[in-house]
Amino acid sequence: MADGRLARGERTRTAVLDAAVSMASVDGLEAMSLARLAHATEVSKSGLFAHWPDKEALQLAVIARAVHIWTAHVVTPAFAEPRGVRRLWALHERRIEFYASGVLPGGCFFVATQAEFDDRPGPVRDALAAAINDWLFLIKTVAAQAVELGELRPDTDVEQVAFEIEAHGHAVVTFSRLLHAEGAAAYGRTAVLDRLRSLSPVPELLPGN
Amino acid sequence: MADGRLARGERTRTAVLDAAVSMASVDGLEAMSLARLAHATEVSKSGLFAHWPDKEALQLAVIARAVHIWTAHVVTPAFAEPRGVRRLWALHERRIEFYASGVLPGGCFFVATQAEFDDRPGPVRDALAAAINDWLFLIKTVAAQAVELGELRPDTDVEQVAFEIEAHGHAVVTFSRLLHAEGAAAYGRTAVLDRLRSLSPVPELLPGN
DNA sequence: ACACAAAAAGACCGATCGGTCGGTAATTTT
DNA sequence: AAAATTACCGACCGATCGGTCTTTTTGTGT
Repeated sequence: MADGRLARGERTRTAVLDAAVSMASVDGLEAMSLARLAHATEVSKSGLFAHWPDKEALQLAVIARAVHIWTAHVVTPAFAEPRGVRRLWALHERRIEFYASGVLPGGCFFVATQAEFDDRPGPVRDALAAAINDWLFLIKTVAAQAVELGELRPDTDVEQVAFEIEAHGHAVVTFSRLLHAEGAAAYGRTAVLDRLRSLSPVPELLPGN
Repeated sequence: MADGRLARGERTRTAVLDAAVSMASVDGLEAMSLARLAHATEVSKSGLFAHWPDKEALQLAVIARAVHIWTAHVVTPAFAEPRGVRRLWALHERRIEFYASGVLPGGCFFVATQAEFDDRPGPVRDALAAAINDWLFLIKTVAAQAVELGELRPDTDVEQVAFEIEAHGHAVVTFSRLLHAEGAAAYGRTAVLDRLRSLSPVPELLPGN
């Protein structure tokens, strides 16, 4: 299946999506205009419509691409850690490193878009909610494994833990971006690390203070 | 000089600003168009320009109005509590109640706008950052008073505490809005309450679990 | 009744928005 | 070699964007 046309189309398609994820991490998914996206990728505006029927379809594709990037940079590396509290911590740690790495010029695609769509019903909002729900489910699952392994106290409320980890991860972006609080990453690390250590019968599995 | 014309102008001015705060809590400050705002307030679009020279000036006025609403609904009631950890908790509790009260259709003006402007330099971003910094400074100040009163452990890092409280308050909005997690408010309360109780030598000052 | 000033309306402008259309060059299938 | 498919472009469309200009309405002192 070495189709030159399909290969070329696939190349520009992913190039556009990558640029769109970057652009949306700065401006949001709706504020990203097709003309600017086309100009940034050196494609004509009508060329975009050759790949996606309308803006909404492109936005959905952008979300899928953002999930892929997130998985590659955060989830997969964290799963190199053994199951349990170390993997749970790695998820948070990798996330903060991802923000600091500057892969996305806006810091985080999901932080930039979820406030934009939380009151705007439709497929785009549903896709964003599903992506974030998947992320939360992942945290809960890993936390539940840590409980099973005896690395978190048996009475741990994994829903509560997932809420707090997500809250602190999100806050790292908003603090370091809008305010120029350079200590945001440290606060976000300390908050979750202290919490997990206090919940764990084996805190020595986690990095020291 | 009790001029009825000035009174009329003042009336429409605050009416427009109130509507704008509501609209911006849903759509954001930039996505809020002047035509829609004018239509919602039954004012002509050019009537808006009679009160503010351009959109940016109106946005700045809207921010000031949003701060005023926030102060009236959250800060002032919380200051009815005595200084110390009870007042600190009241700030968080009042905030969550404000979100649940439905005063703003979008939940929170600042949550809706800060991701929109965190990468967009200019006076509007500066004003938003200043407003949120004021709020954080307030939390830190009240927390420091709690330390002085011996209601929080003397080694408490008030910067860290402010980060965590703000993170959890913010997360209550995003969780209850985008996802339809109805338990968001409970998670946000529990997270801060447990944290403050663990930091306080006199946890009986705080409500029970 | 009058002049005056503030508030508000209406018509209009250039730019940009998402989106459509007809067409072309290149590649693959038949 | 013809036919079909794919990638992509430039021109253009109606709607809406923020903003300007001129005019009308409305309330106030004399």
